[in-house]
Amino acid sequence: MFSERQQQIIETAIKIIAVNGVQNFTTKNLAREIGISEPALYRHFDSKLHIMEAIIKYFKNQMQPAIQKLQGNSNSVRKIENFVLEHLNIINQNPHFARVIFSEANFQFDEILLLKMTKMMNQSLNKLGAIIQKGQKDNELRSDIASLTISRSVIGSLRLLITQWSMSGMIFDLVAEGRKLCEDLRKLIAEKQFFLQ
Amino acid sequence: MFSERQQQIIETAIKIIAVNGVQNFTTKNLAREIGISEPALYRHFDSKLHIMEAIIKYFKNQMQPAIQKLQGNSNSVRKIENFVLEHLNIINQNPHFARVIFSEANFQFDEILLLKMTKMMNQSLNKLGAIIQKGQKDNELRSDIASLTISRSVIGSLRLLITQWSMSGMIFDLVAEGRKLCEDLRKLIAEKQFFLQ
DNA sequence: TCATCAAGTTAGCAAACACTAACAAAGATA
DNA sequence: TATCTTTGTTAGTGTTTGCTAACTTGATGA
Repeated sequence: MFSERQQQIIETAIKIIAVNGVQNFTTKNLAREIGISEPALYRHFDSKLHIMEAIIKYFKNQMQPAIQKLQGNSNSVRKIENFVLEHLNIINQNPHFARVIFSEANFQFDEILLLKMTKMMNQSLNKLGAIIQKGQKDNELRSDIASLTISRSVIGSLRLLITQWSMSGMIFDLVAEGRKLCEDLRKLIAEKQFFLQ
Repeated sequence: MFSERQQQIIETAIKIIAVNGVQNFTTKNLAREIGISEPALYRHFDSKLHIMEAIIKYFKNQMQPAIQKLQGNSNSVRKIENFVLEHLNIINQNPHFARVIFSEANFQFDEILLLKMTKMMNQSLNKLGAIIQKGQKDNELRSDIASLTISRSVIGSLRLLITQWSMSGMIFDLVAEGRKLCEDLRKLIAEKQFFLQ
């Protein structure tokens, strides 16, 4: 998909955006950080915009394992749990992701780019929504609250946890804290027979 | 605090960032949108950075009513509810806020600016956290889950709802949807005697 | 009446921006 | 061996950036 050099460019771009913001993501900074000249970048990408497009594709690939946790034939509660934990796992291994992937603002300067970002976010949200509805049908999840509220609570608290971890300078153990969150979320949204699973 | 012209500059800046992203927030665009010349901006602010600082101060003032809902002598559940609803109310009246205030990325290019943003966010988070702990002590809120999980669920789902509303082009009724969210959240986090309040 | 002053204007600055032209070197292929 | 392709280089393009200098204008007040 991407050559080694292209991957290096993408990863360095993500790092720059995460640490210094989109406004400091310039071809000059990017080239210097990698250790090549500016025009060399254009041997691997047509333009700066194409690099940003590649970042989104790169995310899609990296986050795939998390979404796959929503498939399979285990129960809904377990699926949601694995979905959340895999998210945290991936972010933990790619700490720079957090400040880029959950900040649509970084891509807001270009309509098409923003559309691709929101599309990606909505896809995983819809898949989670379907699992939650099935879980409610199967009496695994509480049915006295809207499925939308459940997915908003799950994704919302997940995103907030990641944001807080990132903004704090990653001073706490994301995965450990995530496991606690998962346990509590299960208590909140699961029917009682699933509390102790 | 701010002169009329200053307010106009701040509000227009917010609008530009919300609609076209920080990257398109230039002195040229700002001046054109207002209908004055570029140098005229510098009669009211020392620099572009000072305008961004002013945006944060402006937010602080506008969001104050929401935080004040956490004070007073009603019960914790009601306080949290009013806090959430007032947030939605303010955002509903200032639709451009959503994409700026909840996107730390917009201020990431400058360390001091980012610090001020996170400080502001943490202040309201801490105040909410205190109310939640008190609510648990008073047996108004569930005590079998961590207070941090409750505040993350409340703030997380609130922020996600606002983000979704903003990204959808504000096609649904934010306040109505927020009221439903509030009801469901109360069912999730309140002890039973507070379900029907 | 006339100096003061706030708040606008036009013209233009140096630096930074994304990107290109032209050339060089090294490895693969014929 | 000779040529082509890939991937790098240096030098430089026109445009945009945030911001300044110098001038104007209309209201205020001693």
